Amino acid sequence: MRITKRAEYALRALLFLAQSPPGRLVPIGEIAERENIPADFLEQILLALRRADLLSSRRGIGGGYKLSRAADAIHIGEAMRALEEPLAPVPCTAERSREKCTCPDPRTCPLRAAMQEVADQAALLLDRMTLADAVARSRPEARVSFDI
Amino acid sequence: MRITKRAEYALRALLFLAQSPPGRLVPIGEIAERENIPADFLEQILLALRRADLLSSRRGIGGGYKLSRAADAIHIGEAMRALEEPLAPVPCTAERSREKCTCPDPRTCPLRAAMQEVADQAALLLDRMTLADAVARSRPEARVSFDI
DNA sequence: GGGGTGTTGCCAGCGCGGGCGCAACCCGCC
DNA sequence: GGCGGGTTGCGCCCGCGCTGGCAACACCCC
Repeated sequence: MRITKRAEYALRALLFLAQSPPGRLVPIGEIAERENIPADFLEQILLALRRADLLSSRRGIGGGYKLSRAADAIHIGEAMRALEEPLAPVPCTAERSREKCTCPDPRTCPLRAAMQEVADQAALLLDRMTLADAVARSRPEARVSFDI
Repeated sequence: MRITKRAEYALRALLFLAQSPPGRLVPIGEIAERENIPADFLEQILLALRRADLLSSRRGIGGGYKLSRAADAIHIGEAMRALEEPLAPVPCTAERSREKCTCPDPRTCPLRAAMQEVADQAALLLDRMTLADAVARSRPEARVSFDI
């Protein structure tokens, strides 16, 4: 039940940009280095995100990428859908396209029954959570920073 | 966030056996045909399940596979772990082996923070649900069978 | 202020490796 | 001897990552 590397890198990049100063343009190389992502591969991923209107970019010196919206207005689930990353563990449980299901009868498929709940919960969670939420959640030390 | 074909086929086979009369030995060919699974590939999957003591088998005429335990004593999550199918969306969120994480600092990784909850919920759900549960859940028509 | 130059994003295509599926053969049981 | 599981090995395909060339933008220099 893994997401693809492509989706993982995309989310890492989005979350990195969410942690940068809002308007700042961040070049690919910086994201790649800080997040340990192969730069050339990251390029085409960011391009896809730009085409999905999640990022905007500028070329040349001082160029780079930035979020096209505020970090609290971009949902994790939305990003994954933009990447055509399936949220469903098995094709049966896909929400929209009713993908071809290998089981003889989808209505009585026990695997579908088992996985549907997992898929629903994951989709609900990921569609509610924004980039800003994830960043905030990753910083428990903000509360205990006085202890250090 | 898909499970591998290998895991999908394994679960289909287990659930098919869970729907068969408890002690009956079911040959590979029958499972493959009914569940639309390539028979030769299914073979090595069932072998792995046998080695994990989830199935038992007998060769020769009248041979085949059966569950080594009752259907309500085998959990979906248990089967997936036996197949070395990761339950975690990203390596960071893996429970046991603390796999190598590509992020610079796992403690402050926003992706990990975002996915941890998804992983936990999925693991909880799959570790509670037995094969028997999934089969029962796939039969809402048991209630409306009188309508037909 | 116009062209040169370097920086950075934009785009197409290719090669590797592992998951997936297939085939052939061996071995135990009736 | 035949049925059916056990085992090994190979070919295909797709995710992954890389390469190379192109286009825009900023800056500099004359």
